[in-house]
Amino acid sequence: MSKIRIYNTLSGKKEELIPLEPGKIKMYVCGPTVYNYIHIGNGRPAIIFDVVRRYLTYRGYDVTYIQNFTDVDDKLIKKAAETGETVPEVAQRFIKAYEEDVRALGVLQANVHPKVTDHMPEIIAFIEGLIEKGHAYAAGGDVYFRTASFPEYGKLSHQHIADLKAGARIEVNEKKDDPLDFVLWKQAKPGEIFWESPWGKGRPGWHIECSAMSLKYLGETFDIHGGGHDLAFPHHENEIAQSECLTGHPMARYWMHNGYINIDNEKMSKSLGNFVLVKELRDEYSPRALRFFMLSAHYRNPINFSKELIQQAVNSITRIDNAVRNLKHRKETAVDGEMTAEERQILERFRQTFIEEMDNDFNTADGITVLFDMVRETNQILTAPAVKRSLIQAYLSLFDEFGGVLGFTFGEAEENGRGPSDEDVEKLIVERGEARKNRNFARADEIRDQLQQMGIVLEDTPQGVRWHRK
RNA sequence: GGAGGCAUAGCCAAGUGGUAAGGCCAAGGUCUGCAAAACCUUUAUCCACCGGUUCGAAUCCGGUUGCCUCCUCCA
Repeated sequence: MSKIRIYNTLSGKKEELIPLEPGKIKMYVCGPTVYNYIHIGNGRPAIIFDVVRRYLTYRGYDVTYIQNFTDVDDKLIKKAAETGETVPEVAQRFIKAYEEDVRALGVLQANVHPKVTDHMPEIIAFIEGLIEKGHAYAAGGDVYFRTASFPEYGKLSHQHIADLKAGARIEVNEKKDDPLDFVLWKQAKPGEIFWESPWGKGRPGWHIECSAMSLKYLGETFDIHGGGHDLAFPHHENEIAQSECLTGHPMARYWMHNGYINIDNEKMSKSLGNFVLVKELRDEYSPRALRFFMLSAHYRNPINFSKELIQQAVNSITRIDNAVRNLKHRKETAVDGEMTAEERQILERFRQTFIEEMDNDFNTADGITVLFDMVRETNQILTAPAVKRSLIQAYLSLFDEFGGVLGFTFGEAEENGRGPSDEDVEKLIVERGEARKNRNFARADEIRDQLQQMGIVLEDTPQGVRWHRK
Protein backbone atom coordinates (compact mmCIF):
# COMPACT_ATOMS: atom_id res chain seq x y z
CA MET A 1 0.00 0.00 0.00
CA SER A 2 1.25 3.44 -0.81
CA LYS A 3 2.06 6.04 1.77
CA ILE A 4 0.18 9.20 2.52
CA ARG A 5 2.05 12.28 1.39
CA ILE A 6 1.09 15.79 2.41
CA TYR A 7 2.36 19.05 1.03
CA ASN A 8 3.79 20.84 4.04
CA THR A 9 3.93 24.63 3.79
CA LEU A 10 6.71 24.59 6.35
CA SER A 11 9.10 22.71 4.07
CA GLY A 12 7.52 23.60 0.76
CA LYS A 13 7.52 19.91 -0.17
CA LYS A 14 5.37 16.83 -0.07
CA GLU A 15 6.29 14.75 2.92
CA GLU A 16 5.26 11.32 4.06
CA LEU A 17 2.73 11.53 6.86
CA ILE A 18 4.27 10.08 9.99
CA PRO A 19 1.94 10.54 12.93
CA LEU A 20 3.32 11.62 16.26
CA GLU A 21 1.60 8.69 17.87
CA PRO A 22 1.14 5.59 15.73
CA GLY A 23 -2.40 5.20 14.51
CA LYS A 24 -3.50 8.63 15.70
CA ILE A 25 -3.82 11.98 14.00
CA LYS A 26 -4.46 15.19 15.81
CA MET A 27 -5.53 18.07 13.62
CA TYR A 28 -6.58 21.64 14.13
CA VAL A 29 -8.28 23.79 11.52
CA CYS A 30 -8.88 27.50 11.85
CA GLY A 31 -12.57 28.15 11.95
CA PRO A 32 -14.61 31.20 11.11
CA THR A 33 -14.92 34.54 12.82
CA VAL A 34 -18.65 34.48 13.33
CA TYR A 35 -19.76 37.98 12.40
CA ASN A 36 -21.47 37.20 9.09
CA TYR A 37 -22.80 34.44 6.87
CA ILE A 38 -20.08 32.47 5.17
CA HIS A 39 -19.34 32.79 1.49
CA ILE A 40 -18.29 29.84 -0.63
CA GLY A 41 -14.65 30.82 -0.18
CA ASN A 42 -15.09 30.12 3.51
CA GLY A 43 -16.75 26.88 2.55
CA ARG A 44 -13.67 25.56 0.82
CA PRO A 45 -11.50 24.84 3.88
CA ALA A 46 -14.52 23.41 5.68
CA ILE A 47 -15.00 20.91 2.86
CA ILE A 48 -11.33 20.27 2.11
CA PHE A 49 -10.32 19.52 5.67
CA ASP A 50 -13.48 17.52 6.17
CA VAL A 51 -12.26 15.28 3.37
CA VAL A 52 -8.76 15.14 4.87
CA ARG A 53 -10.29 14.05 8.11
CA ARG A 54 -12.60 11.51 6.47
CA TYR A 55 -9.79 10.10 4.38
CA LEU A 56 -7.39 9.71 7.30
CA THR A 57 -10.16 7.98 9.21
CA TYR A 58 -10.75 5.75 6.19
CA ARG A 59 -7.07 4.88 6.18
CA GLY A 60 -7.41 3.63 9.73
CA TYR A 61 -6.30 6.57 11.81
CA ASP A 62 -8.02 7.64 14.96
CA VAL A 63 -8.46 11.32 14.11
CA THR A 64 -9.06 14.07 16.61
CA TYR A 65 -10.37 17.07 14.75
CA ILE A 66 -10.63 20.47 16.35
CA GLN A 67 -12.09 23.56 14.72
CA ASN A 68 -12.51 26.78 16.64
CA PHE A 69 -15.01 29.57 16.51
CA THR A 70 -13.66 33.09 16.91
CA ASP A 71 -16.54 34.57 18.81
CA VAL A 72 -15.08 37.85 19.95
CA ASP A 73 -13.02 40.36 18.00
CA ASP A 74 -13.23 43.80 16.41
CA LYS A 75 -15.55 42.70 13.63
CA LEU A 76 -18.02 41.14 16.03
CA ILE A 77 -17.96 44.24 18.17
CA LYS A 78 -18.62 46.37 15.12
CA LYS A 79 -21.43 44.13 13.96
CA ALA A 80 -23.04 44.17 17.39
CA ALA A 81 -22.90 47.95 17.42
CA GLU A 82 -24.65 48.01 14.04
CA THR A 83 -27.44 45.61 14.85
CA GLY A 84 -27.97 46.49 18.48
CA GLU A 85 -27.22 42.96 19.55
CA THR A 86 -24.67 41.99 22.16
CA VAL A 87 -21.46 40.36 20.97
CA PRO A 88 -22.51 36.93 22.27
CA GLU A 89 -25.83 37.29 20.46
CA VAL A 90 -24.10 38.03 17.17
CA ALA A 91 -21.77 35.11 17.72
CA GLN A 92 -24.54 32.70 18.56
CA ARG A 93 -26.57 33.73 15.56
CA PHE A 94 -23.74 33.22 13.09
CA ILE A 95 -22.45 30.05 14.70
CA LYS A 96 -25.88 28.61 14.07
CA ALA A 97 -25.86 29.88 10.49
CA TYR A 98 -22.38 28.45 9.96
CA GLU A 99 -23.43 25.07 11.25
CA GLU A 100 -26.44 25.01 8.95
CA ASP A 101 -24.40 25.96 5.89
CA VAL A 102 -21.64 23.56 6.56
CA ARG A 103 -23.94 20.66 7.41
CA ALA A 104 -25.70 21.19 4.11
CA LEU A 105 -22.31 20.93 2.42
CA GLY A 106 -21.81 17.54 3.97
CA VAL A 107 -19.23 18.56 6.55
CA LEU A 108 -19.04 16.46 9.70
CA GLN A 109 -18.90 18.06 13.11
CA ALA A 110 -15.46 18.39 14.65
CA ASN A 111 -14.73 16.52 17.87
CA VAL A 112 -14.64 19.88 19.59
CA HIS A 113 -15.57 23.35 18.36
CA PRO A 114 -13.95 25.46 21.06
CA LYS A 115 -14.92 29.09 21.41
CA VAL A 116 -12.57 31.86 22.41
CA THR A 117 -14.90 33.19 25.08
CA ASP A 118 -14.95 29.81 26.83
CA HIS A 119 -11.18 29.79 27.17
CA MET A 120 -10.20 33.05 28.84
CA PRO A 121 -8.32 31.39 31.73
CA GLU A 122 -6.26 29.30 29.30
CA ILE A 123 -5.53 32.31 27.12
CA ILE A 124 -4.52 34.52 30.04
CA ALA A 125 -2.30 31.80 31.47
CA PHE A 126 -0.68 31.39 28.06
CA ILE A 127 0.09 35.09 27.84
CA GLU A 128 1.45 35.14 31.40
CA GLY A 129 3.76 32.30 30.46
CA LEU A 130 5.08 34.24 27.50
CA ILE A 131 5.70 37.31 29.62
CA GLU A 132 7.57 35.22 32.21
CA LYS A 133 9.80 33.81 29.53
CA GLY A 134 10.55 37.25 28.17
CA HIS A 135 8.68 36.79 24.89
CA ALA A 136 5.95 39.29 25.62
CA TYR A 137 5.51 42.62 27.34
CA ALA A 138 2.64 44.65 28.71
CA ALA A 139 2.25 48.18 27.41
CA GLY A 140 -0.53 50.51 28.40
CA GLY A 141 -3.17 47.86 28.99
CA ASP A 142 -2.18 45.83 25.94
CA VAL A 143 0.21 42.92 25.80
CA TYR A 144 2.46 42.36 22.80
CA PHE A 145 4.53 39.48 21.56
CA ARG A 146 8.17 40.39 21.07
CA THR A 147 8.81 39.05 17.61
CA ALA A 148 12.53 39.63 17.81
CA SER A 149 12.70 37.13 20.67
CA PHE A 150 11.88 34.30 18.26
CA PRO A 151 14.71 33.94 15.75
CA GLU A 152 12.74 31.49 13.64
CA TYR A 153 9.98 33.99 12.99
CA GLY A 154 9.02 33.78 9.33
CA LYS A 155 9.87 30.11 8.86
CA LEU A 156 6.36 29.10 7.81
CA SER A 157 5.77 31.80 5.23
CA HIS A 158 9.43 31.86 4.25
CA GLN A 159 9.80 35.51 4.93
CA HIS A 160 12.83 37.15 6.43
CA ILE A 161 12.28 39.47 9.32
CA ALA A 162 14.31 42.13 7.54
CA ASP A 163 12.05 41.93 4.49
CA LEU A 164 8.95 42.12 6.61
CA LYS A 165 10.30 45.23 8.26
CA ALA A 166 10.96 46.75 4.88
CA GLY A 167 7.33 46.19 3.93
CA ALA A 168 5.43 49.41 3.81
CA ARG A 169 2.17 48.20 5.22
CA ILE A 170 2.93 47.51 8.84
CA GLU A 171 0.53 49.01 11.29
CA VAL A 172 1.83 51.98 13.22
CA ASN A 173 1.31 51.65 16.91
CA GLU A 174 3.18 53.65 19.52
CA LYS A 175 2.74 51.06 22.22
CA LYS A 176 4.78 48.50 20.30
CA ASP A 177 8.53 48.27 20.78
CA ASP A 178 8.82 46.97 17.24
CA PRO A 179 6.41 47.25 14.31
CA LEU A 180 6.49 43.47 13.84
CA ASP A 181 5.29 42.80 17.37
CA PHE A 182 1.68 41.71 17.51
CA VAL A 183 -1.00 41.98 20.11
CA LEU A 184 -1.77 39.15 22.51
CA TRP A 185 -4.17 41.05 24.74
CA LYS A 186 -6.07 44.13 23.74
CA GLN A 187 -7.31 46.71 26.19
CA ALA A 188 -11.07 47.28 26.05
CA LYS A 189 -12.32 50.67 24.98
CA PRO A 190 -15.12 52.14 27.09
CA GLY A 191 -18.33 50.26 26.48
CA GLU A 192 -16.70 47.30 24.79
CA ILE A 193 -17.12 43.74 25.93
CA PHE A 194 -14.24 42.81 28.24
CA TRP A 195 -12.70 40.18 30.49
CA GLU A 196 -10.66 40.88 33.61
CA SER A 197 -6.98 40.14 33.33
CA PRO A 198 -3.72 40.91 35.10
CA TRP A 199 -3.35 43.79 32.60
CA GLY A 200 -6.80 45.21 33.15
CA LYS A 201 -10.03 44.89 31.20
CA GLY A 202 -9.65 43.61 27.70
CA ARG A 203 -9.92 40.75 25.22
CA PRO A 204 -7.53 38.39 23.48
CA GLY A 205 -5.74 39.24 20.28
CA TRP A 206 -6.67 37.16 17.30
CA HIS A 207 -3.76 34.72 17.11
CA ILE A 208 -3.49 33.67 20.72
CA GLU A 209 -6.75 31.72 20.77
CA CYS A 210 -5.55 29.05 18.38
CA SER A 211 -2.32 28.60 20.30
CA ALA A 212 -4.12 28.31 23.63
CA MET A 213 -6.93 26.08 22.44
CA SER A 214 -4.82 23.73 20.35
CA LEU A 215 -2.53 23.33 23.36
CA LYS A 216 -5.48 22.46 25.54
CA TYR A 217 -7.11 19.96 23.18
CA LEU A 218 -4.20 18.53 21.24
CA GLY A 219 -1.08 19.14 23.31
CA GLU A 220 2.22 20.90 22.71
CA THR A 221 2.80 19.27 19.33
CA PHE A 222 0.11 17.92 17.08
CA ASP A 223 0.08 16.49 13.58
CA ILE A 224 -1.79 18.71 11.15
CA HIS A 225 -2.71 22.36 11.21
CA GLY A 226 -4.92 23.59 8.40
CA GLY A 227 -6.44 26.77 7.12
CA GLY A 228 -6.77 29.06 4.13
CA HIS A 229 -3.67 30.13 2.28
CA ASP A 230 -4.02 33.69 3.48
CA LEU A 231 -3.72 32.56 7.08
CA ALA A 232 -0.14 31.41 6.65
CA PHE A 233 0.99 34.95 7.27
CA PRO A 234 0.57 36.44 9.74
CA HIS A 235 -1.88 34.23 11.60
CA HIS A 236 -0.13 30.87 11.51
CA GLU A 237 3.29 32.45 11.70
CA ASN A 238 2.24 34.15 14.89
CA GLU A 239 0.69 31.01 16.30
CA ILE A 240 3.99 29.23 15.77
CA ALA A 241 5.90 32.02 17.48
CA GLN A 242 3.61 32.03 20.51
CA SER A 243 3.33 28.29 20.92
CA GLU A 244 6.93 27.40 20.29
CA CYS A 245 8.21 30.13 22.56
CA LEU A 246 5.98 28.91 25.37
CA THR A 247 6.45 25.16 25.04
CA GLY A 248 9.84 24.90 23.39
CA HIS A 249 8.42 22.33 20.97
CA PRO A 250 7.20 22.46 17.39
CA MET A 251 3.54 23.40 17.28
CA ALA A 252 2.42 21.26 14.37
CA ARG A 253 4.27 18.89 12.08
CA TYR A 254 2.31 19.44 8.87
CA TRP A 255 0.90 22.78 7.83
CA MET A 256 -1.73 22.60 5.12
CA HIS A 257 -3.18 25.58 3.27
CA ASN A 258 -5.99 25.53 0.77
CA GLY A 259 -6.13 27.85 -2.25
CA TYR A 260 -8.75 30.50 -2.80
CA ILE A 261 -11.97 30.58 -4.62
CA ASN A 262 -11.83 33.43 -7.10
CA ILE A 263 -14.43 35.40 -8.92
CA ASP A 264 -13.26 36.65 -12.29
CA ASN A 265 -9.79 35.54 -11.30
CA GLU A 266 -9.79 37.67 -8.19
CA LYS A 267 -9.91 36.56 -4.63
CA MET A 268 -13.36 36.37 -3.13
CA SER A 269 -13.46 38.08 0.21
CA LYS A 270 -15.76 39.78 2.60
CA SER A 271 -13.63 42.89 2.43
CA LEU A 272 -13.67 43.08 -1.36
CA GLY A 273 -17.41 42.56 -1.36
CA ASN A 274 -17.34 40.20 -4.34
CA PHE A 275 -18.53 37.20 -2.39
CA VAL A 276 -21.31 34.71 -2.93
CA LEU A 277 -22.95 33.40 0.22
CA VAL A 278 -23.32 29.67 0.71
CA LYS A 279 -26.72 30.38 2.20
CA GLU A 280 -27.93 31.96 -1.03
CA LEU A 281 -26.33 29.48 -3.38
CA ARG A 282 -27.97 26.64 -1.51
CA ASP A 283 -31.33 27.85 -2.72
CA GLU A 284 -30.27 27.69 -6.32
CA TYR A 285 -28.07 24.61 -6.51
CA SER A 286 -27.78 21.39 -4.67
CA PRO A 287 -25.12 21.69 -1.97
CA ARG A 288 -23.68 18.43 -3.26
CA ALA A 289 -22.85 20.19 -6.50
CA LEU A 290 -20.98 22.89 -4.56
CA ARG A 291 -19.04 20.23 -2.73
CA PHE A 292 -18.34 18.37 -5.96
CA PHE A 293 -17.17 21.59 -7.57
CA MET A 294 -14.67 22.16 -4.79
CA LEU A 295 -13.35 18.61 -4.86
CA SER A 296 -12.96 18.51 -8.62
CA ALA A 297 -9.74 20.49 -8.43
CA HIS A 298 -6.74 20.01 -6.19
CA TYR A 299 -7.16 21.81 -2.87
CA ARG A 300 -4.04 23.92 -3.22
CA ASN A 301 -4.97 25.33 -6.62
CA PRO A 302 -7.11 28.40 -6.90
CA ILE A 303 -10.51 27.77 -8.45
CA ASN A 304 -12.71 30.23 -10.21
CA PHE A 305 -16.31 30.41 -9.24
CA SER A 306 -19.07 30.78 -11.78
CA LYS A 307 -22.58 29.46 -12.06
CA GLU A 308 -21.64 27.75 -15.28
CA LEU A 309 -19.05 25.71 -13.42
CA ILE A 310 -21.53 24.79 -10.72
CA GLN A 311 -23.86 23.63 -13.47
CA GLN A 312 -21.07 21.48 -14.88
CA ALA A 313 -20.71 19.97 -11.43
CA VAL A 314 -24.45 19.32 -11.29
CA ASN A 315 -24.26 17.48 -14.62
CA SER A 316 -21.20 15.52 -13.57
CA ILE A 317 -22.64 14.31 -10.32
CA THR A 318 -25.84 13.33 -12.10
CA ARG A 319 -23.88 10.83 -14.14
CA ILE A 320 -22.70 9.13 -10.95
CA ASP A 321 -26.16 9.26 -9.42
CA ASN A 322 -27.64 7.66 -12.51
CA ALA A 323 -25.13 4.84 -12.45
CA VAL A 324 -25.84 4.08 -8.80
CA ARG A 325 -29.59 4.28 -9.37
CA ASN A 326 -29.34 1.98 -12.34
CA LEU A 327 -27.34 -0.51 -10.31
CA LYS A 328 -29.96 -0.48 -7.59
CA HIS A 329 -32.73 -0.97 -10.09
CA ARG A 330 -31.01 -3.92 -11.71
CA LYS A 331 -30.34 -5.51 -8.34
CA GLU A 332 -34.04 -6.33 -8.11
CA THR A 333 -33.90 -8.55 -11.19
CA ALA A 334 -30.32 -9.75 -10.75
CA VAL A 335 -29.31 -13.38 -10.83
CA ASP A 336 -27.45 -15.52 -8.33
CA GLY A 337 -23.81 -16.39 -8.71
CA GLU A 338 -20.36 -15.69 -7.36
CA MET A 339 -18.08 -13.05 -8.75
CA THR A 340 -15.23 -14.28 -10.87
CA ALA A 341 -11.63 -13.75 -9.86
CA GLU A 342 -11.30 -11.23 -12.65
CA GLU A 343 -14.29 -9.24 -11.43
CA ARG A 344 -12.88 -9.14 -7.93
CA GLN A 345 -9.56 -8.02 -9.31
CA ILE A 346 -11.11 -5.12 -11.19
CA LEU A 347 -12.91 -3.98 -8.07
CA GLU A 348 -9.75 -4.24 -6.04
CA ARG A 349 -7.87 -2.24 -8.64
CA PHE A 350 -10.38 0.58 -8.32
CA ARG A 351 -9.80 0.62 -4.59
CA GLN A 352 -6.06 0.62 -4.98
CA THR A 353 -6.11 3.44 -7.48
CA PHE A 354 -8.43 5.51 -5.33
CA ILE A 355 -6.12 5.10 -2.36
CA GLU A 356 -3.01 5.85 -4.38
CA GLU A 357 -4.51 9.06 -5.74
CA MET A 358 -5.80 10.23 -2.39
CA ASP A 359 -2.52 9.33 -0.70
CA ASN A 360 -0.89 11.82 -3.02
CA ASP A 361 -1.70 14.95 -1.03
CA PHE A 362 -5.44 14.31 -1.14
CA ASN A 363 -5.83 14.44 -4.88
CA THR A 364 -9.61 14.46 -4.89
CA ALA A 365 -9.75 15.25 -8.60
CA ASP A 366 -8.10 11.94 -9.37
CA GLY A 367 -10.18 10.24 -6.70
CA ILE A 368 -13.29 11.40 -8.53
CA THR A 369 -11.84 10.08 -11.78
CA VAL A 370 -11.88 6.61 -10.23
CA LEU A 371 -15.58 7.07 -9.58
CA PHE A 372 -16.18 7.88 -13.23
CA ASP A 373 -14.14 4.87 -14.27
CA MET A 374 -16.41 2.79 -12.06
CA VAL A 375 -19.43 4.42 -13.65
CA ARG A 376 -18.28 3.39 -17.10
CA GLU A 377 -17.46 -0.12 -15.93
CA THR A 378 -20.81 -0.67 -14.22
CA ASN A 379 -22.78 0.83 -17.09
CA GLN A 380 -21.07 -1.60 -19.40
CA ILE A 381 -21.81 -4.47 -17.08
CA LEU A 382 -25.47 -3.46 -17.04
CA THR A 383 -25.75 -3.70 -20.79
CA ALA A 384 -25.71 -7.49 -20.37
CA PRO A 385 -29.13 -9.17 -20.24
CA ALA A 386 -28.35 -10.88 -16.92
CA VAL A 387 -26.16 -9.51 -14.14
CA LYS A 388 -25.09 -11.12 -10.90
CA ARG A 389 -26.46 -9.67 -7.72
CA SER A 390 -23.12 -10.20 -5.99
CA LEU A 391 -21.37 -8.04 -8.55
CA ILE A 392 -23.94 -5.28 -8.36
CA GLN A 393 -23.74 -5.30 -4.59
CA ALA A 394 -19.97 -5.13 -4.68
CA TYR A 395 -20.08 -2.01 -6.84
CA LEU A 396 -22.78 -0.39 -4.75
CA SER A 397 -20.63 -0.97 -1.69
CA LEU A 398 -17.62 0.54 -3.39
CA PHE A 399 -19.58 3.62 -4.42
CA ASP A 400 -20.65 3.91 -0.79
CA GLU A 401 -17.12 3.47 0.39
CA PHE A 402 -15.63 6.20 -1.79
CA GLY A 403 -18.69 8.39 -1.40
CA GLY A 404 -18.18 8.17 2.34
CA VAL A 405 -14.61 9.39 1.99
CA LEU A 406 -15.54 12.32 -0.24
CA GLY A 407 -18.72 13.09 1.67
CA PHE A 408 -21.37 12.11 -0.86
CA THR A 409 -24.30 9.76 -0.94
CA PHE A 410 -25.00 8.80 -4.52
CA GLY A 411 -28.20 7.79 -6.18
CA GLU A 412 -30.61 9.10 -3.61
CA ALA A 413 -33.04 11.92 -4.13
CA GLU A 414 -32.33 14.88 -1.96
CA GLU A 415 -34.82 15.76 0.70
CA ASN A 416 -37.23 18.34 -0.56
CA GLY A 417 -40.47 17.14 1.01
CA ARG A 418 -42.39 17.89 -2.16
CA GLY A 419 -43.93 15.79 -4.87
CA PRO A 420 -46.33 12.89 -4.83
CA SER A 421 -46.02 9.86 -2.59
CA ASP A 422 -44.35 6.68 -3.84
CA GLU A 423 -47.76 5.02 -3.86
CA ASP A 424 -49.29 7.62 -6.14
CA VAL A 425 -46.36 7.39 -8.49
CA GLU A 426 -46.57 3.61 -8.65
CA LYS A 427 -50.29 3.83 -9.32
CA LEU A 428 -49.75 6.12 -12.29
CA ILE A 429 -46.96 3.93 -13.58
CA VAL A 430 -49.33 0.95 -13.57
CA GLU A 431 -51.91 2.97 -15.42
CA ARG A 432 -49.32 4.04 -17.96
CA GLY A 433 -48.25 0.44 -18.37
CA GLU A 434 -51.81 -0.50 -19.28
CA ALA A 435 -51.98 2.31 -21.79
CA ARG A 436 -48.72 1.21 -23.38
CA LYS A 437 -49.88 -2.38 -23.58
CA ASN A 438 -52.91 -1.15 -25.49
CA ARG A 439 -50.61 0.96 -27.62
CA ASN A 440 -52.35 4.05 -26.38
CA PHE A 441 -49.11 6.04 -26.46
CA ALA A 442 -50.86 9.38 -26.27
CA ARG A 443 -52.23 8.51 -22.85
CA ALA A 444 -48.94 6.93 -21.77
CA ASP A 445 -47.00 10.03 -22.71
CA GLU A 446 -49.55 12.20 -21.02
CA ILE A 447 -48.96 10.34 -17.75
CA ARG A 448 -45.20 10.57 -18.19
CA ASP A 449 -45.46 14.31 -18.77
CA GLN A 450 -47.74 14.67 -15.80
CA LEU A 451 -45.22 12.91 -13.56
CA GLN A 452 -42.45 14.96 -15.07
CA GLN A 453 -44.30 18.06 -13.96
CA MET A 454 -44.34 16.65 -10.45
CA GLY A 455 -40.59 16.11 -10.53
CA ILE A 456 -40.71 12.41 -11.31
CA VAL A 457 -38.56 11.04 -14.11
CA LEU A 458 -39.66 7.80 -15.78
CA GLU A 459 -37.34 5.50 -17.68
CA ASP A 460 -38.47 2.38 -19.50
CA THR A 461 -35.98 -0.45 -19.36
CA PRO A 462 -36.07 -4.14 -20.34
CA GLN A 463 -36.27 -4.79 -16.60
CA GLY A 464 -39.35 -2.63 -16.11
CA VAL A 465 -40.00 1.00 -15.41
CA ARG A 466 -37.35 2.82 -13.44
CA TRP A 467 -38.22 6.11 -11.82
CA HIS A 468 -36.64 8.70 -9.59
CA ARG A 469 -37.32 12.08 -8.14
CA LYS A 470 -35.53 14.94 -9.79
C1' G B 1 10.84 46.12 -2.95
C1' G B 2 10.54 40.88 -0.64
C1' A B 3 8.00 35.80 -0.71
C1' G B 4 5.09 32.33 -3.47
C1' G B 5 1.73 30.30 -7.13
C1' C B 6 -0.47 29.63 -11.91
C1' A B 7 -0.59 29.27 -17.67
C1' U B 8 -2.87 21.80 -20.63
C1' A B 9 -8.90 20.96 -25.97
C1' G B 10 -15.18 25.05 -26.56
C1' C B 11 -15.55 24.89 -20.71
C1' C B 12 -13.42 22.54 -16.22
C1' A B 13 -9.26 19.62 -14.75
C1' A B 14 -5.36 15.56 -13.52
C1' G B 15 -0.63 14.32 -14.92
C1' U B 16 5.45 16.74 -12.95
C1' G B 17 11.27 12.70 -17.18
C1' G B 18 9.05 7.84 -21.17
C1' U B 19 5.73 9.69 -25.28
C1' A B 20 -1.54 13.81 -23.26
C1' A B 21 -6.52 10.68 -17.40
C1' G B 22 -11.38 12.06 -16.32
C1' G B 23 -15.85 15.23 -16.41
C1' C B 24 -19.11 18.89 -18.90
C1' C B 25 -20.58 20.56 -23.71
C1' A B 26 -21.01 19.14 -29.05
C1' A B 27 -21.58 15.75 -33.40
C1' G B 28 -22.73 10.78 -35.51
C1' G B 29 -24.44 5.77 -34.54
C1' U B 30 -27.01 1.75 -31.47
C1' C B 31 -31.13 0.72 -28.19
C1' U B 32 -36.51 2.74 -27.53
C1' G B 33 -43.54 3.17 -29.77
C1' C B 34 -41.32 8.04 -28.61
C1' A B 35 -38.31 9.46 -24.75
C1' A B 36 -34.93 8.88 -20.74
C1' A B 37 -30.79 6.29 -19.14
C1' A B 38 -26.83 3.76 -21.30
C1' C B 39 -23.29 1.90 -24.81
C1' C B 40 -20.03 2.74 -29.24
C1' U B 41 -17.44 6.42 -32.29
C1' U B 42 -15.43 11.47 -33.11
C1' U B 43 -13.15 16.04 -30.60
C1' A B 44 -5.19 18.70 -28.08
C1' U B 45 0.77 15.28 -33.22
C1' C B 46 0.34 18.52 -28.57
C1' C B 47 0.58 21.11 -22.93
C1' A B 48 1.78 30.41 -22.86
C1' C B 49 6.52 31.76 -25.67
C1' C B 50 12.06 31.32 -26.49
C1' G B 51 16.44 28.69 -25.50
C1' G B 52 19.09 24.66 -22.81
C1' U B 53 19.93 19.64 -20.36
C1' U B 54 18.55 14.52 -21.91
C1' C B 55 18.27 8.73 -25.99
C1' G B 56 13.63 11.03 -24.50
C1' A B 57 10.35 17.04 -21.36
C1' A B 58 3.78 19.30 -20.69
C1' U B 59 7.02 17.54 -16.80
C1' C B 60 14.11 19.50 -15.14
C1' C B 61 17.21 24.34 -15.85
C1' G B 62 17.55 29.59 -17.68
C1' G B 63 14.92 33.57 -19.81
C1' U B 64 10.34 36.16 -21.74
C1' U B 65 5.13 37.33 -21.49
C1' G B 66 0.45 37.29 -18.98
C1' C B 67 -2.48 36.50 -14.58
C1' C B 68 -3.12 35.69 -9.24
C1' U B 69 -1.92 35.65 -3.93
C1' C B 70 0.79 37.01 0.59
C1' C B 71 3.88 40.84 3.10
C1' U B 72 -2.97 44.71 6.57
C1' C B 73 -8.61 42.18 8.77
C1' C B 74 -9.39 38.02 5.39
C1' A B 75 -10.62 30.78 4.17
